[in-house]
Amino acid sequence: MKKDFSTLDKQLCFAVYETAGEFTKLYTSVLKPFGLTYPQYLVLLALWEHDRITMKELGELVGLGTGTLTPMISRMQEKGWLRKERSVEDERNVHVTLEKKAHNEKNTITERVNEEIQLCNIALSEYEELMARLNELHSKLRERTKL
Amino acid sequence: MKKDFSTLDKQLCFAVYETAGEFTKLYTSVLKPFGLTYPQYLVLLALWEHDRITMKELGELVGLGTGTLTPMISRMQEKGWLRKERSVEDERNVHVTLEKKAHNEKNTITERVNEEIQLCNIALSEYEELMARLNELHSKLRERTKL
DNA sequence: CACGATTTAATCGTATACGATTCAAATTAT
DNA sequence: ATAATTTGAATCGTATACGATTAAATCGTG
Repeated sequence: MKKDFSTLDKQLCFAVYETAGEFTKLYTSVLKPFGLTYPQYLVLLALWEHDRITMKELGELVGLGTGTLTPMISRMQEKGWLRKERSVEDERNVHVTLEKKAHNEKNTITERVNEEIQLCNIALSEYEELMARLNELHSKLRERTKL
Repeated sequence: MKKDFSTLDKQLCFAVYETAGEFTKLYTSVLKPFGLTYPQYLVLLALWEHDRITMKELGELVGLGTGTLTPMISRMQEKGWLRKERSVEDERNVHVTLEKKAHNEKNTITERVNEEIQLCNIALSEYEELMARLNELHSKLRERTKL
């Protein structure tokens, strides 16, 4: 009984680790021509939905802390995807706003990504099933942290 | 139709990314007292099963390239978990062998990890379902790469 | 046997990640 | 209103990651 769980733990942590790695590689290859990395693309996805938000809000949306986000957003600013502006009302906040480049290339990028995903022949049901399981695990992992 | 897939893509890439992150954090907190990181633990798991293998073989087992593995294994050597030895028969190969410390602490570490995982209350069936889906995705991602 | 092709590690450059610390601005409490 | 606390970003130190390049050893074929 205990042994079963132990073996599953091992298999699961490898499965999550390696699948995430492969996933990253797929996105990396597709995004490279646009000069984007996978995490940067996630930031764009978040901002395409909610433009002009603070670093803190953005961090919560993509699940990243300031230590990772600050230098990453600066790099994206240098490349012209967005700009950072210190808030006037509350100078602790920094608003992140998309530049024209990000709006203009949105369709091209997302279509190219979807094109590549289609090549994997993943059925709709598979998607939904996997996502449901991941979210289940995700919420249980976060619950535990709060104890 | 296309829209459905596009939305799912977005959700799935976030789900994979964030779940992997939470997973890493859980392991990180458990492993920190032992002076281990999550990827280093995966290396130990691989070596506990197959001791004395080459860097290349180890890289295949954990899904990491030499650029990541070389410095990581060196750090683990400095901490006394293992040692690197240039092969005599074929000097291109470097064998990685576990030190006593790794054997001695094996049970303590794995038991502590399992203890923490149990706290998440993940049912056996959930494990199996999730893992099956992850492996499905994993193999489809790798298939695509080979085209 | 020689020499080009291949294999295996190491190294380099760039980009994440995260916890801890620092610092300035804003809010709260006295 | 000023001190104490809290908050939001930036910074620092350490450890991954990965593709590309380099270097050394071995192999394969003429």
